[in-house]
This record gives sequence, structure tokens and C-alpha cells, in this order.
Amino acid sequence: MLHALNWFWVSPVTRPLATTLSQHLPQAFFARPAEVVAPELIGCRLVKRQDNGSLLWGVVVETEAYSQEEPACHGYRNRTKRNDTLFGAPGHWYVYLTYGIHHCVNVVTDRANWANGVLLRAVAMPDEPERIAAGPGLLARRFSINRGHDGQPLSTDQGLWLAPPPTAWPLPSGDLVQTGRIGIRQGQDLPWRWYLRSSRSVSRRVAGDRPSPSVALV
DNA sequence: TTCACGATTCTA
DNA sequence: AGAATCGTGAAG
Repeated sequence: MLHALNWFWVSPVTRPLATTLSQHLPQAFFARPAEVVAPELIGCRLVKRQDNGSLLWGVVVETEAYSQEEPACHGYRNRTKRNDTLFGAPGHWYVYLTYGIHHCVNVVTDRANWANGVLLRAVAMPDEPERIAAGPGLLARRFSINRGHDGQPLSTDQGLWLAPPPTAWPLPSGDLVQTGRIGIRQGQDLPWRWYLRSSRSVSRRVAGDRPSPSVALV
């Protein structure tokens, strides 16, 4: 099982898979600053109900935080039609198109009238190529998420949501890497990117970092 | 109306 | 290292 390394922390499932996947994180979870929510999102599952009723899902292994008071944030300068969702209530999807090609998927956090959100940068998919969703654009492509999802609430009713991890927070000590954000020019001093060290589905690792060995799958 | 550019990815 | 590709916002 080559992908086993990706799944070390997923393996001690304590409840039936369908049960954990159908749970969704409450809005209160997102009603906190992005830099608080982002690391806690590592290990959660991104879940989408497909047309045939089955659930498409994967584990969130990389996130980034953005906040209005720093220049890398879309809401740093002013509120526009494009970034309006980012200023809205927490617990909603903020989806935009970048480079005219790729969609980026964010969750709105904190409070209304304050641009704040977490970018979902990478997801590990079970029984699929390790890098099928290793990056913001690839993630959006794999889950078929587009501007049509912008402004929608995270909910099972809407068909796209985030489920808590099967095991309790926090993640095993040392498996969460905190580092600088990617693909931005300003605000690079902020260490607001987090990823799961044991996962091979991270978009880009810090220099010299290698996926930590599997712990529990033997 | 025009223009420069981006929270990226793929190819050379 | 460079191209692909287009919606958006600021400028004229």
C-alpha cells in the first residue's frame, strides 16, 4: 500500500467512515481568526456529495491564512464585488479564479465586515495519485469547485463541507509544519502556512524537509 | 475602454 | 526560466 504513508494519522478511525464524513464543522469553528483556524484545519476532511450520491473526500494537508490587515490579503485595499464574500459571515466558501486558469478555494473565517479566510492548498485523496490535489488549483480541479460555489455556506445540504478528523485534535506533536506562504509578493514575513509533514500530498515543502515516516500503519 | 497582473501549473 | 490565459480593478 504505497499511499499508506499518507494515511498514518487517518488509520485509527474510531467511528464508521460514513458517520465522520457526514459531520460538518460548526460555524463557531470558523468564527475565529484565520491564523487560528488554519492549523486546526489540517487533518480535517474536504467532502463533496456527487451527483450519484456518493461522497468524494480527502484529507486537508496544507492551508494558508489571510487577514485584512496584511497586504497579501485580497481584502487589504478595499471591498469589491470580487472579494465581497471574504468580508461576509464565516463558514462560507470564497472561490476565485487566478491566472485566468485556476480556481482557489477558501473558507471565510472570523467575523463579518472583516476580510479573513483560510486558503485550502492541498488535499490527500484515498486510493488516488498522491499529487492529484497537491496545490490550490489542482485541489479545486479535482473537486470541481468553481466560482459557482463562491458565497455558498459550508453545509451538507449544499453538498460541499468540511468534516472533523476521526481522531481528536491536536495532531501528533512534530507533524505540523508552520512556514511562510507561497506565491505572494507582499507579506512574506508572516509564517501563515501550515502543512502535514507526514503527507506526500503537500504542494511544496520547506527546504530539506522530508515526509516523516509512517507511525501507526504497520 | 484600455491595460497590467495574479493566493498557479505545466513544459522546456 | 517562461508560457498559458482571463477576470478584475485602477487608470485614462
